[in-house]
Amino acid sequence: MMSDNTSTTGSCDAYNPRDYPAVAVTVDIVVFTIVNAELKVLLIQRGEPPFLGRWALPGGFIHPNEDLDTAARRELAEETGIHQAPGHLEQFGSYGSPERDPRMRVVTIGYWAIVPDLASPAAGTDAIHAELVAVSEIEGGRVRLAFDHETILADALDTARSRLESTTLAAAFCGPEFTISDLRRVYEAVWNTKLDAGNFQRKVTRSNGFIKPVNQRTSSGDRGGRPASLWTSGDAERLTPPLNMPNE
Amino acid sequence: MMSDNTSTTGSCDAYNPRDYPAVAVTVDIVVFTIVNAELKVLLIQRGEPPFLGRWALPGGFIHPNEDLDTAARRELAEETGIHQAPGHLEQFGSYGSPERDPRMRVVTIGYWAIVPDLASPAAGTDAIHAELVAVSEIEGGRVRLAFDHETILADALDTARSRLESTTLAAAFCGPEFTISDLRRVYEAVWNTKLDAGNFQRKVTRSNGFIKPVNQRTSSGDRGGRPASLWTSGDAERLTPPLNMPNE
DNA sequence: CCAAAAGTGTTTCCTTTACACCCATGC
DNA sequence: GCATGGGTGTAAAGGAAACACTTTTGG
Repeated sequence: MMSDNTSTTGSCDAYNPRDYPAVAVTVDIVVFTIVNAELKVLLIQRGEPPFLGRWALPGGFIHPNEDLDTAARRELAEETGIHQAPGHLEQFGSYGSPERDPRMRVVTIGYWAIVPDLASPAAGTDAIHAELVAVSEIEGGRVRLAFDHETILADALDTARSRLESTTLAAAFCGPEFTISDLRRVYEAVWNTKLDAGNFQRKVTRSNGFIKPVNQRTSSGDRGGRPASLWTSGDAERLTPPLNMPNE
Repeated sequence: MMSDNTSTTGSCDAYNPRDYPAVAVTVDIVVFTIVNAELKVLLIQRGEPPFLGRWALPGGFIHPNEDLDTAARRELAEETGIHQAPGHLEQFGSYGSPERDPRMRVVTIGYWAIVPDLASPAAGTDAIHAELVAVSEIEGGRVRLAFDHETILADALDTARSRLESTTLAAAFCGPEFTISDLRRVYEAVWNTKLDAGNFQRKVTRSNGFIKPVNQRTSSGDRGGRPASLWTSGDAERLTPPLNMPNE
């Protein structure tokens, strides 16, 4: 058994690997994107037990000489076939219940990513069956996930939703140029609400460093309407004042 | 080497422990408390290399059959001698750079805790040299920490500071009964600012479920002054509207 | 009396919200 | 013309910030 003062970081004795169980460390990645004004998450259908056939988050083991962010970036590319750099990639929590994987002790670090509207068909469906699933299907309980991935996804959603309030990350869901309505539809999809278009317009244009004008206009959509101005991401990362999610 | 589809959670082959390096998983705990209106963090002085004599965060390995929260709670008790339950204990990030511990690969899960004003002398100084160090000493660079613990502490501070804005956690720094000025001094210590006493009073008493009256008064302090009413924590966890940190 | 801390009132400013209304396009 | 979406104006309501003022204690 270990004594009270055995630790790598506090006062400690030498570490002997045989004293400790094999712990595997993985990263699991919650990739969000928006398709047709609906928030989707990228999932992989499992090919063997446990949870054969169930949907699961992409992820995998960390390699010997990479840090956690690098592992997340690598797994995102390898497991999903998305080779474009994500618009955002960030840690949000760790999961280490002894029962979370029946095969062995696995501690996983949860990451969430934003990938701008990838052309509808889920990216590299080479060998792996990856698909974009509507978040509402999972929150509504109509699609079930493997392991504790429903908990992990719920935490990622909480994080993403609150990060949109105080950061400029919403723009990462859009392409390099976008209209203010595009941006508003990002908020509406992630928060699952409707926002007042006029107030949103003012709020976003007055916010310092959120978006910059490109001095171009879109052509009108199929059903008419005034052409919108195009904008691009500004330099700010924080949104001051914040854009608050409606209360209920 | 591992193949692209090796994973515990995506589509995967069987896991073979020999394919992976020994990874140790630890929890490191940032314990905050307030002494004399100053924010302090509990540190342990290291007894052997590396970083002999330097201050470090308490922490240690996770055990085979406990989850991460349990490990954090256990290490808090074992390493610091604090046997009272913390007022709050929460994860805030993970750290896994391959170079972060020169002896071996260690991934650590960062936790931050609030312990209400423990009688000034640092708790159980049985075998271990644990002390409360002013956060300002570390942020000012006058006290240096071992490993990447300065980064970890900085992240814990960011988390704690922003959590006070939108949650009722500030009350966890106080004892079971406290005055509104006590509570204000928590905000002032954590945010390192001065707040208007009158506005704070109103804000906190009008906020729903933050604090409840106890219908008692303190005796005046040594230097006179009107006796304050006593309050206790309410049922709410979230603060609506939030109490925003002054801009600069 | 004065100093000190608790607590209330008041005024000013700014943000948010709701919604009316004008603008520029396709059909 | 009409429908549709882009964008501005405006007025009411509410919170935040600054600060004057009252209350209750010790000395």
